[in-house]
Amino acid sequence: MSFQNRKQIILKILEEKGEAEVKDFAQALDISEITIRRDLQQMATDGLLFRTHGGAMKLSLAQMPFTFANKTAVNAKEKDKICKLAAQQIQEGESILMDCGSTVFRMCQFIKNKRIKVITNSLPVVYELMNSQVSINLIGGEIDQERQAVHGKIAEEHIARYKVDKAFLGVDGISPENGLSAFGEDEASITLAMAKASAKNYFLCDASKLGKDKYLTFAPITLVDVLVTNALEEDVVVYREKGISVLI
Amino acid sequence: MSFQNRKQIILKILEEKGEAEVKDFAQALDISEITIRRDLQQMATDGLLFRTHGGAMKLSLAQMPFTFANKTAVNAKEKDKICKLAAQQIQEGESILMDCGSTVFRMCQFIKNKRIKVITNSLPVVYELMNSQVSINLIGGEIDQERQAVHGKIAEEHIARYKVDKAFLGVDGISPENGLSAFGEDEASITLAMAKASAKNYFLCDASKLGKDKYLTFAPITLVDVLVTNALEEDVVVYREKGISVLI
DNA sequence: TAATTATTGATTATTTTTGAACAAATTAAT
DNA sequence: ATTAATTTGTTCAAAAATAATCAATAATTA
Repeated sequence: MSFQNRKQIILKILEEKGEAEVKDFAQALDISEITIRRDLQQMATDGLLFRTHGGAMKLSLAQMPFTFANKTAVNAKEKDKICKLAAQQIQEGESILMDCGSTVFRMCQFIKNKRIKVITNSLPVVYELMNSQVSINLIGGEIDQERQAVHGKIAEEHIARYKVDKAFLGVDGISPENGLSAFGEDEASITLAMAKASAKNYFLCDASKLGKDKYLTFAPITLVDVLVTNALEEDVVVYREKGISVLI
Repeated sequence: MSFQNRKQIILKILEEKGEAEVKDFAQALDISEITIRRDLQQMATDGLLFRTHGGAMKLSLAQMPFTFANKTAVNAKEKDKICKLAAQQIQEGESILMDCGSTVFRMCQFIKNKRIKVITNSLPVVYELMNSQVSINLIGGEIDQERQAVHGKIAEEHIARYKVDKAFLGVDGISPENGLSAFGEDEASITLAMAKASAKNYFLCDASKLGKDKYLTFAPITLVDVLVTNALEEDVVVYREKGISVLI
């Protein structure tokens, strides 16, 4: 078995387990540990994995060209719950839009094995869904290096050409009175464009964003079809009263 | 059995199994291993498969997520020379197009600190130029997971909306008689679209591609404004005679 | 038909890969 | 903090694979 071949399997193991020990690799590949170490070393210098004492980790979420790491660290578990819930709403064969928020990004792990079409402006999403079952359509336009996403007028026009079943979006603030708000104009207009191109709009908001208004309010609360959150039941009744279905 | 014949069968075996050893090929074709090695070597330089120690792999399996930045790249040093030369042609403030070839990708390291605008359909290029001086415009459309690039009709339309100073392109084959050729239709049409959107077209071709015709010839040699290569002076006179300026 | 060229196969030399043994470094435990 | 255990780095030898060289065969051409 060649090195390239082992490389495949090593990456596959890491993809599944997240991390593994030298022993595990050696056993799975039926090869000596010293060889595994050499493989891991080279793959680490090639930037394919993160070498640990006694084994290796995959470095997709942790430290890659894309580092949502800092953001994702906060409330990671809570966000994952929201994302799992959201992902369950997606049927095989559907087309969905995903925006460039850190919460929405965490949906990737739950949709990898679905046969769906994802349209997105988020580079981390693209990276995460690469080599998965998902067929990806990337929105074109100017790249915002800070947000690691595509934005701008061209991007919005691109979005307008499509019509999808569901859009999964994040916002910086949401309140029953003033609707949706964001920190930047670009984010707001992309979110609006995506919402227009979708039959049903899902907004993923952890409890910290509920009832808050941020820098720029850009859309009425009626834009929301479904609110997916981890808030308490008592905090979402106001949204239910406005005709929004809420998933907790 | 002729080489052409064996080539077909080798590719078929790889298509089915993904990878195989020299022994397997030798057995399947009932021919000596040394001959198989020679076949594989030539096919590898033609870019039809990936050579491993002891056998060969399908190209798509060999290229892993966003790491054809790799050092394993064939002729990396020679390609770097070509790229350095090409990068020197770019002035501050210009807009350029870059396609998704592995040679063009290697230009990234030489343009990181220029204040220019890059339009590209290559994800590795985007990642490489992320967090650099360069302002990036990503072409939108369907993602080709194998080539790690955007392609398709939407992508071509996106390209058509722009007009840039220079385009840096790669092809799989180039000959004075038949012009430019590629392995796939998608690659060819993207290359054409880029060439149309650019005032001046630079083609980056290492010596192994000169004088070769591949699967699909898609454009006359007149599409080339500048040929950047590492070939010998005597091998490029024919191109100079056709009015193409050649950089060596 | 003879001469030339290209292709194939065999042999040998070189390189690459692998595994083992031991020293050095790192982690864990007392 | 010091010792024990584990992991890693280094060196070396064996095995496998490849490259290089040369002879033999097949194909082509004059």
